[in-house]
Amino acid sequence: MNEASFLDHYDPTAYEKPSVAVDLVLMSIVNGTPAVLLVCRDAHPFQHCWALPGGFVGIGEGLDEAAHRILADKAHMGEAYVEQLYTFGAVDRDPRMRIVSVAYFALLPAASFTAALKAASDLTLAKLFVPWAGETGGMVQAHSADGKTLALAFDHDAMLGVAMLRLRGKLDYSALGFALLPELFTLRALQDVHEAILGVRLNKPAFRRRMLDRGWLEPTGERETGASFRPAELYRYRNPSEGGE
Amino acid sequence: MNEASFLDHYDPTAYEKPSVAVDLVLMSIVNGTPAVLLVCRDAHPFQHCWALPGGFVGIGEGLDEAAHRILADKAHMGEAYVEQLYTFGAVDRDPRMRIVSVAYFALLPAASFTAALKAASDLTLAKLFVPWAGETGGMVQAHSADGKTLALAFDHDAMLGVAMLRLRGKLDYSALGFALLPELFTLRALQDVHEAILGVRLNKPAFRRRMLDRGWLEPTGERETGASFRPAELYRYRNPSEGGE
DNA sequence: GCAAAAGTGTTAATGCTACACCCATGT
DNA sequence: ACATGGGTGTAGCATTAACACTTTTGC
Repeated sequence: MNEASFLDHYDPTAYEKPSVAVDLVLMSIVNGTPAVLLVCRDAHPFQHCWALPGGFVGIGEGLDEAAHRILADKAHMGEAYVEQLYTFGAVDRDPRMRIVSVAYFALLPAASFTAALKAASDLTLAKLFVPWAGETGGMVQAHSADGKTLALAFDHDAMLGVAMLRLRGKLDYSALGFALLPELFTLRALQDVHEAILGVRLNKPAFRRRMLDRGWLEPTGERETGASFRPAELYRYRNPSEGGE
Repeated sequence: MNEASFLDHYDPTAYEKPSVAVDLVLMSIVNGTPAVLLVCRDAHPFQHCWALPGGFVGIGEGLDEAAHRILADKAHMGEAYVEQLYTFGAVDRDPRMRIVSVAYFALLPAASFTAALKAASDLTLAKLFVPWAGETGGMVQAHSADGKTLALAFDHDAMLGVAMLRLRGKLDYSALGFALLPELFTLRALQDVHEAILGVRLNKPAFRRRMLDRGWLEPTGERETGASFRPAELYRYRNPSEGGE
């Protein structure tokens, strides 16, 4: 049997298949606190509950492609750092039917959220409360603006936990932190981001030197304005592998 | 519309779905070299090519469950450390049809492979050649016993690359290395495993102390036998969180 | 000039590397 | 006795944490 005749005989409908979905954990640091974008579900199940933006993967669409489509359509966001997180496939994770969901997380500067929140009324920006400090992660709680704990649909709280764990784990050996800041930023802002994610205070001189020695920061010569004290220098992230001077 | 009536109206067959599969990267360290279990495909596509053991996920079966089933049925293995790796979902990764594959990797002591290789004739144990040394991973080559490079089916070489990257990354802050050794082992054997994975020689006293200071090793008092030199003490891995004395 | 935060220097502690040495076993 | 690898002690090096200090701006 050659390959062509094999393909003729292959029957993709022989077995019942799960549906494949993508869910996005869109994170940022807002006022020194980790935050996530949630959408209010208007349909069953979990109607009127908060959930991560997500959707089904089309038959002619790659997983990363689907993640970017949902980022644009459901979350009204443009470019962002996007990375696959983990795939959730418990049989009972959706009461309707069998759905395997590939969780992605995306990191954005806080300013990117304000436009999206104005564009769609069913979105909210929930603050994250992370009770655990070290590497081994537990659950993460999403809080609304008035401090109430939000109940999330499906297993989306587990997705938040995995996202937070990944973020903490990769923060200090990857360029992940820069995705949460605007193009130009001060070293203090970068330190604030790290402190918000790790949940600990860091030593200022040590942090400065660690970051500068890494060679990822390019001083712009420009200064921050508007403060009533000495203005900090603005830096830009530069990928160390490309663009060597 | 209440939830019950919603479920009545929901039509899971409205859209064409991808198939969902699980592929396993079964790794071990054999004679100081990373090795992976491959199966010879007897069907199109990639007939007579080597591939990772894998299979479709049943409609009533969780992803982890499917991984363990394939571990038992296709690889003839029992208990093992199993961890989800990454999900591959490019549209053209399988010429037959759209298949989203969740890659898992499992770590086993070398002795577990000999029984499996005897039980099934379509299995082989390929040595891995890892050309890159640092954190940023490239491709990994699977070599047969006579040193020839094996061409792998689908995107399975990419799966091998991700597995090797994960293994290297987690080796020295997790208990992952112990899954590659039998229950009782010497510190030298543990060091050999680390050196094989990292691809570098390690300093003996430093390695000993790092491992012992971590508190994961329990000395058994027993000694290795059969060597013509001073017999090494046998240790056992003990999970630090549970089972405190 | 004063307050506040940016930015820099110096010291202390920590962890790791490297080397040297002793120990136990089979031949 | 000797060769071989297991096991331990000590000194040197590098990295990092901690503290004190100087600099620059607005009021």
